[in-house]
Amino acid sequence: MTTKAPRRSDATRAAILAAARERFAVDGYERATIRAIARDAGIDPSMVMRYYGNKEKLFAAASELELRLPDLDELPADQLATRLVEHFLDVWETDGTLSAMLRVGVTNAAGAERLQETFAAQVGPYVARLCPDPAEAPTRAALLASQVLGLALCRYVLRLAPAAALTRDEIVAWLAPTVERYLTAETP
Amino acid sequence: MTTKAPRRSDATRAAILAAARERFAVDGYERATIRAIARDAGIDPSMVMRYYGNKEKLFAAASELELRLPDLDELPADQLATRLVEHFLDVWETDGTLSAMLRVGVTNAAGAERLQETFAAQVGPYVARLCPDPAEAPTRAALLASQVLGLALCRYVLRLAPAAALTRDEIVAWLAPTVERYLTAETP
DNA sequence: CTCGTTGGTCAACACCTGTTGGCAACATAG
DNA sequence: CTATGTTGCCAACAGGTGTTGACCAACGAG
Repeated sequence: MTTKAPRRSDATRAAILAAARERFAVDGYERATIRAIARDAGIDPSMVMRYYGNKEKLFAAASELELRLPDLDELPADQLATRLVEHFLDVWETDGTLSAMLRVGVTNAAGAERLQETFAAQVGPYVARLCPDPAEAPTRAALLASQVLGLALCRYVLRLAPAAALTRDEIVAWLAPTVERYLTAETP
Repeated sequence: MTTKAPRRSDATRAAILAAARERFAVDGYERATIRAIARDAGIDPSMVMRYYGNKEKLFAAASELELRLPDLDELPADQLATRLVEHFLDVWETDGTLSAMLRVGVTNAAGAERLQETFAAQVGPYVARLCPDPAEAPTRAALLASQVLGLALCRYVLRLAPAAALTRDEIVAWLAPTVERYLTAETP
């Protein structure tokens, strides 16, 4: 049995986690106070400590992220870049976790490490499978990340007006060729 | 006369500003405490308040940035993208101000606004001068920013290993075509 | 020399932070 | 029923924060 008996406090635990994700995403690590998270979850701050130990562990729990990148085998190569860009847009707009990780990663060493882990575990191997020379995979993955995270930074975090004004179709049309080149083009 | 008589305290003012830039760049807004900045500058925290009023104004003073983009007229069009990427790398590596603005912009509304101003005042008009249809300038500037800030984010702020491992030449070779396309290519 | 101005320190303020331990209400097992 | 573990709140701690005002030393003009 992997599933333990459900506890009465599971709802509270989940509420804390949801509130934490939201607060971390909006405020970043330092300004997301345990008191505010507890207030959002409708419970006492001390409960947060009891269930998650301390603030760092709470963040670790709140920043578990499944990117769920699209399956490589069911996708013609010429649509891959387009699908990838669309997928990242979906992840950013659906789940606040990535936003939280980025905000925290910028001001907090543990957050940056967390982002690095997620990236290395999920994007790295993915890129390695589809770029010509596996030895170049880290370089190509870094380029991909720089473009995708950069757009998200401008659009969702900094909310630079012209970046926020772009339509979804514009983004896909402009970024897909870049992503395709970073992943598969010959080294310049 | 635009230059006032030099005051004895000018050195202190400058020391505070330098220490503030460094601290904001390394720690972000919240964790860069006035006490730490004063300690770095070798003076009492209350001096910071006397000279800059409060923490927000200190940040405003510390985040004045001159991008000094390369002159358009003295540059063949086919080298422009390369020069631009090189120039941004120089700015990032020479001056901590951009790093500070990015770190603060991510967790602080005033910081984001500041970054937006700098961007609109210096990058916007620049892009408008060299892209085919001026009406598209904001879009193209946003794309440029997303790629350049994205790389800087991964390399200098998050320090993702593969992004930090890229050589200067690799970055220029990979990014210049992207930048050129964003600035001048036909709308996809 | 005297006196107002400037550059600087010290100690304190009110507030907010993460974190802890004690105590009451409840649920459930025996 | 009692006994025990779970869920929750309350009040407090120790430490750090931005900010303020009183006070002192050096300077420069008259």
